[in-house]
Amino acid sequence: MLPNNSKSLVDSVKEKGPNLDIYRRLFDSILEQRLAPNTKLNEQDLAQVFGVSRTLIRQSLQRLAAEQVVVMHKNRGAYVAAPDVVMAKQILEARELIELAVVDLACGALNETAIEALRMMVALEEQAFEQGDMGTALRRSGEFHVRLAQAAGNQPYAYMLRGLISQTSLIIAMYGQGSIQCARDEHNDLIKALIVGDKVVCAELMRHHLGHLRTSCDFNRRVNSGSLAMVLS
Amino acid sequence: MLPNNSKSLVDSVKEKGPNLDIYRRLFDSILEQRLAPNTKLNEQDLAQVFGVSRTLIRQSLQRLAAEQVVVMHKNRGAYVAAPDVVMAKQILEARELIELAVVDLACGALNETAIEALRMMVALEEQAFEQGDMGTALRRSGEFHVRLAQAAGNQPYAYMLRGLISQTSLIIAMYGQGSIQCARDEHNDLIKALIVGDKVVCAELMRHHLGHLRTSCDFNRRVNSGSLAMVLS
DNA sequence: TCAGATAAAATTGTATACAATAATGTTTTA
DNA sequence: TAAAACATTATTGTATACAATTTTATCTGA
Repeated sequence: MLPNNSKSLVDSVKEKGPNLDIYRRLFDSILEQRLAPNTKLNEQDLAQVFGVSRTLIRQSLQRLAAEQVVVMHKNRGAYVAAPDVVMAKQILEARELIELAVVDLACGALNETAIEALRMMVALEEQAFEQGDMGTALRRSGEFHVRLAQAAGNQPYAYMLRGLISQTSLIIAMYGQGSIQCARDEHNDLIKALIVGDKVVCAELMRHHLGHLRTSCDFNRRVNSGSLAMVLS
Repeated sequence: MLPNNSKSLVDSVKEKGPNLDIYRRLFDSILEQRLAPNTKLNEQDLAQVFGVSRTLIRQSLQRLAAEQVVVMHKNRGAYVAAPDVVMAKQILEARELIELAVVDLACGALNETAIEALRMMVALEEQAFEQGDMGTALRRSGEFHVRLAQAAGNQPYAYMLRGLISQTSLIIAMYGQGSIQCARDEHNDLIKALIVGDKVVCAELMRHHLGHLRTSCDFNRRVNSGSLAMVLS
């Protein structure tokens, strides 16, 4: 009834290693776009996939719902969230606010360990990209930003940004237009600028980086958060 | 073993009307400081208080945990969160960032309906204050800020701010020093300034308002998020 | 008496059973 | 045939039962 495109719900989720916890695997599946917006998340099916009872599935779904990565309709189940255009723009606006505050904190203030961790993150991102695993690359791209926020040393920033980045993945899934990952060198540029420590440059780089995200979206694309259009496309 | 000060867990929660949903009643109980930081939230007790099974209690606790209003320790249960000093300062910093962005959006952009709703909120807050119900007054004070963010028209701001304000209630409970509610006229001043529409003034008022909050806290007070000190005091 | 070990109780974690609701399919009727 | 009414199935919501773990109490031996 509601879209499930290309891959089955089962395939989309089970492909990963077995022992990560359920919430994380669902979360990653969505961030890697193996579960598209509006996909229905059937509790029984998931329970079978993960080999646990519905109890644990429901816990994960409810947590994801609290994070607005899925939406739950009373008596009708859970669906991968599908932010509409208005919401999408607000999310990107909020993300810019937080990310600029983050670079302001981090600029010239990162220790060697943090820098190395960030570089590692970029390397992992590029590795996934080169292997053609765009889903993982996208997720790691987001993780880079969260790690940066953590390194900046303000937990609420990191926490809020994590949520906004999840939403961004959904936005890209819905409105994205190809050329998104191309801007991934910008992460390395950003690291360099953060080391140098010029706040104006850092802010400008971040703004530019997020600008790429915006321009790679076509918000005119009808995406019908409602329901059935996805099956047609 | 962990603190439960003055009121019993039962009393702290059941005093309210019967049919609000469980999550909201727990949430409000914490925000109104009827449940102090570090208070253990026993599932069975709560189930009995609310007249439901542990299933629903757990759902609420897990949602509160996702919002960081309570913390859950594996196999050891749920406790009202108790942000330490470092976290407290980060939360106030984050809150300032969001709130300034909110007033920037709202400044000169509120319609008549929104303004009236905000005035109503302030009235309710003052009413609770005059009735000596400081808990409710505090909660409504927070609600004013959330409503303002909603009126400003950016949902993520409102959502994030709601979380930060919950945390603020906990911070006040732990580090607050009396004179907090005294600054409540500032809400009315802020409304006036928002109508006039001078962004510099609005920002300054907000900064000042949040500054009051900071100065009304004594972060040297040892509060030992760990555990047992509260029983001694 | 006190530390450690052991047993009992209480509490949380997970699975299952059942109830309530929604979705689907079939029959009836105009 | 089409639409309404009904029955059937599937799915979610809640309570209960049981397992795992922790906490508390009791016992033991130096």
